Amino acid sequence: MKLSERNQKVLEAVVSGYIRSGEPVGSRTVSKHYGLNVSSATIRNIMADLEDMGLLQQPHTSAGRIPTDKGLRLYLDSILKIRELEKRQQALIRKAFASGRVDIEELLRRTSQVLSRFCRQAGIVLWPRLSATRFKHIEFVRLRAHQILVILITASGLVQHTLVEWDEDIPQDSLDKYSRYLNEILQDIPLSQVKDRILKEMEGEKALFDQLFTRALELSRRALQDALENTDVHIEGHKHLLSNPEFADVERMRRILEAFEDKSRIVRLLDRALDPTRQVQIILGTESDISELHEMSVVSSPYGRGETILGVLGVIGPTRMDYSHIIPVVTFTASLLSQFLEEPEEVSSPQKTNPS
Amino acid sequence: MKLSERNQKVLEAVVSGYIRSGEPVGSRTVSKHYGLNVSSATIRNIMADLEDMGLLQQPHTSAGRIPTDKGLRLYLDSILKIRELEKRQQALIRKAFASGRVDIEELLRRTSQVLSRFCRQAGIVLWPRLSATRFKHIEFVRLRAHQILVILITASGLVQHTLVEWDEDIPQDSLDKYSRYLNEILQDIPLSQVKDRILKEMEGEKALFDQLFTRALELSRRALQDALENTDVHIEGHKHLLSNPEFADVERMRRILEAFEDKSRIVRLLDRALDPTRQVQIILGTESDISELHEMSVVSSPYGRGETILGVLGVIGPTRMDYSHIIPVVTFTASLLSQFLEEPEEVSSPQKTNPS
DNA sequence: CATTAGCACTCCATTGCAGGGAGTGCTAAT
DNA sequence: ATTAGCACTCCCTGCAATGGAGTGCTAATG
Repeated sequence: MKLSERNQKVLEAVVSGYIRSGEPVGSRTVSKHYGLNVSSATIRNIMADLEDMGLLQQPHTSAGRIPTDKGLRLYLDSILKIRELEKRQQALIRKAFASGRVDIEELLRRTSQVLSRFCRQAGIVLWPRLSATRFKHIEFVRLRAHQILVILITASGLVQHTLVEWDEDIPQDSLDKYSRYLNEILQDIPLSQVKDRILKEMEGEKALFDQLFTRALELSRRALQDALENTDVHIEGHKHLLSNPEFADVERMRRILEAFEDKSRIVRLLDRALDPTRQVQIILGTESDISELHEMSVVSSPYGRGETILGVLGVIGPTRMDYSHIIPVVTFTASLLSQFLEEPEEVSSPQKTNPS
Repeated sequence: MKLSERNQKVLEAVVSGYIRSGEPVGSRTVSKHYGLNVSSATIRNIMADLEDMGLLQQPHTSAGRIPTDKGLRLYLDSILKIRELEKRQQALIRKAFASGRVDIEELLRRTSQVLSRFCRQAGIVLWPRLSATRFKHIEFVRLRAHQILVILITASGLVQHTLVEWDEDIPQDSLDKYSRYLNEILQDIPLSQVKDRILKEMEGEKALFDQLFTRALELSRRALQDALENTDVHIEGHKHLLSNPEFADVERMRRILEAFEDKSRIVRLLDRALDPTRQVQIILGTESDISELHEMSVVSSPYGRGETILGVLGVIGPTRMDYSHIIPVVTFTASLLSQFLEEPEEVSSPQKTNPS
């Protein structure tokens, strides 16, 4: 779709007017406030054209125009110029992160807070895919007969635990032996490869070692499977959604909250943004396959360590969002988080030893 | 406050009518549908009396009456007869819990789901106070120089972790030694006493052992402090709140969500229910000191293992709730959860070893 | 030939008003 | 003490009128 310069300007005017006010934008407003030196009649003609192209729509005859999703898409893809986030904002966000020691989970929670606060929408953080991080430590704790708590720690400091039921009652010292063994052979292996490694080990050891160790391997295999499967996602700042006029209707809001509850669908939606070639990914209402979210849109960006993408973060809000503000916030936050994950020393402010 | 039999009946009628419909209840309705064989005029007189006593109120002249918080309180305390939850409901709740293996955290999450689903309000679960559980296992993992991840596991299977900054760089094998040492001396000690125990140990060991071990103690002390301080609370099922007509006004809902964000205040509110002498505690709107929650009320009940109370669970919703249904659900859920914590074998259904 | 002024028209939101309904308080009768 | 009856109050609903915002079309213009 190719638009003349002027048509682009009109589209831009309608989009930004609509984003600002939430109301349909009329021809008069466009001609007066957006510096196109043409009369409202001309604008009307152009608008009619844009409507024919499916970029604008009228809620009813004799109302102004609002952009369709298609129009918004065009606007985002080829009209909107994304600038860097202002230094002032950058500083504020940095400040929101700086304080106290933080482990990675706290860091991620804080990230979703930052997103929701600075975008005034709901913030979303998809937790690091475990498969992308490296093995650090595993520990087995015998909670009671037949119940073993397996704790897995990744190099990034994520702690994941699973309860495993086991037919036999394994005493704690055997478990300790297992974990020592596993910590040795698995050290720093990417979690995605751990499974293979374990399988290979199982082959080899069968003959050599005591059967105990194959138990260790089986235990960890089970726990790992569990850990790799569930991806966690945090959504924060629902309250901001409420202050959007589009949610004056409670029923709509209820449906959205309901959609949020099904994390797995949200995860699948965000997975799209794992594409490393794009820095920012925007999914507009009808482009998502979650029908409850048809009036919402998601701005997201991957974060990671160096080359590897760990997860995705972003913002969800009504289609009518201030993208020109939100996109820079999201990308900046993503890069900041990535940076923290790279050199965590910067995150955790020096904490004095302070025994009381 | 002492009411005549008949006045009680009228109060009851107004309360239950209001709870059912959400609308002011008129004298006619009361005289017709609640089996008092008196005319509406008599009811009007009684209602006027009850209003003088501050138990009822009129939204405006020529409207019916609704109960005040004081009236509701009286109703709850001396009129409402709490029955046991019907067997059918009990079975449904049991069923909602039964499935798959569960560690304690999953169990608690599921509890809040159950509460919200069966009460059609927001479910709240205050996580077990660590001080009430026993030490099971501690583990130190050197994430990188100067950063040690301390993982604490309680006997109930709760996993708590904290990042500790340390001046020196302690190698992992020393850390392993520490944890073995601590796991030995602290085994099964109630967490509330661990701190004292550590301090005592520090005294004694100073002379005997290598200085390394005092480091171990200091490390664990710090981590423990952190762990004991933060009490977690889960709120689930916000969506149910939205379907109450009192939240047609979005602004109100927004304020409530905002209040939910400040977990510490919620925790303080629920702490009131830790009173072991009462099985169920109800805090009506104006009785809480959180002004945003003045139109909400909380029905809560402590749960625990045997005699010791671990935490609190309950439901939060508009003052106008169906207490006669919700109270049994809350108490039943509390007793069920307590029972699971007692004999966890019942929770975790037998899981077949199923290596694939 | 693109642009624009002008005009009739449409649709929506707001306002004011009337009528009906639900409920009350009071009074007088039982 | 209870109740029937009545006048009164207040709210909610529907309806019509009004004004405003915006459009599409047509004819005039440079």
